[in-house]
Amino acid sequence: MDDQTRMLASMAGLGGLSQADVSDPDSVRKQQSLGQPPQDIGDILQQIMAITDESLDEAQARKHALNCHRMKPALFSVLCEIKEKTVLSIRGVQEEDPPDPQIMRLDNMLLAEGVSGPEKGGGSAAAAAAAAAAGGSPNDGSIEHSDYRAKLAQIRQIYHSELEKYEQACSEFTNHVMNLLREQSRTRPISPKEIERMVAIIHRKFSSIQMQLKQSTCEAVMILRSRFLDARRKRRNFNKQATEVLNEYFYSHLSNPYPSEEAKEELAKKCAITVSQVSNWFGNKRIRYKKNIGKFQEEANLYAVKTAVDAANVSAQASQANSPATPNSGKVHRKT
DNA sequence: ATGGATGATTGCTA
DNA sequence: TAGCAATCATCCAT
Repeated sequence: MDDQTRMLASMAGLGGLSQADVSDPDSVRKQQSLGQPPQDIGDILQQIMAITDESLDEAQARKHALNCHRMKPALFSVLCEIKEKTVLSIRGVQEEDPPDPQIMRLDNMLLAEGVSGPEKGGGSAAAAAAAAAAGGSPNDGSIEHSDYRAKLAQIRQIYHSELEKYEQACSEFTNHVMNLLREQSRTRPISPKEIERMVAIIHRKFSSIQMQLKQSTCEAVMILRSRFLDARRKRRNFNKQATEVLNEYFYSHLSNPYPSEEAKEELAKKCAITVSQVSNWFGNKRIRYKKNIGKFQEEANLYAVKTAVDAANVSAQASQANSPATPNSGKVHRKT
């Protein structure tokens, strides 16, 4: 160990090394008190310093010669040690930084939307939710559904191809830097640990690019969602059968067109829509009927006849004629 | 392209 | 909190 200390001191004394490499004041002091270093090391260092002034070919030859020198491994490790103590300890403070909460949120969202997960995972669930929220008929719903899915798949594809590109570029660049550093480590004090750190730095930089990609993908998905899931935007008329069922109920309960919660559930089930859609429908129907009874008269008569016929059929089939629901021709009575 | 129809939303009331 | 009234946003037949 004493040998090494002396060697270290001698290197510092040669003055050609960068400040970073010899900034340990302790070693400088030691050097001053230790006297003449072995000529051997002095020579080597002189040669190293001279390389910068030489032509490339000469330098290559000198590099090779230095590489084969018997003192090289020892010198190398000492220089690495110094470097480790000075520059790298400052630069590489934040080692294993904890997973960024921002990137975790993005990852979770992309997974939930089925962008980053397996092919037919969350995406279809989200689209199904969209269809359910829209409450349209199965036919209409599936049109929107497939449209949404197609757009989502497009985003997904772009995301994955970009991600792949980034990853490829990252590994290419990392390889390049690693090769470069390995090559340089033949003449410069670069420890494997330092190379490792450099790789980590590169990965961090690339992951920030990745985060940007994730962010913009999330944005695209949000826009898509708001476009497709906004109920007003994707409003679909109920299918004919559903409208018929609702109208039948409305006109056969014209004196009191306020279905109970149970009745609403029943109607919702029959029409394949939600209870709140049934409520909306009745709310709209009541107000619009009341506003212009004349306009709805024809429709009212139609459903009155329809209901009567149905009732007649039922009573004809039944052994006894129970009192059928008599169509009401009266006004809508406000429920108070 | 347009206007009426229609489902959804909002703000309010009792 | 359900329902009303007004309004919005979209659909759809013309």
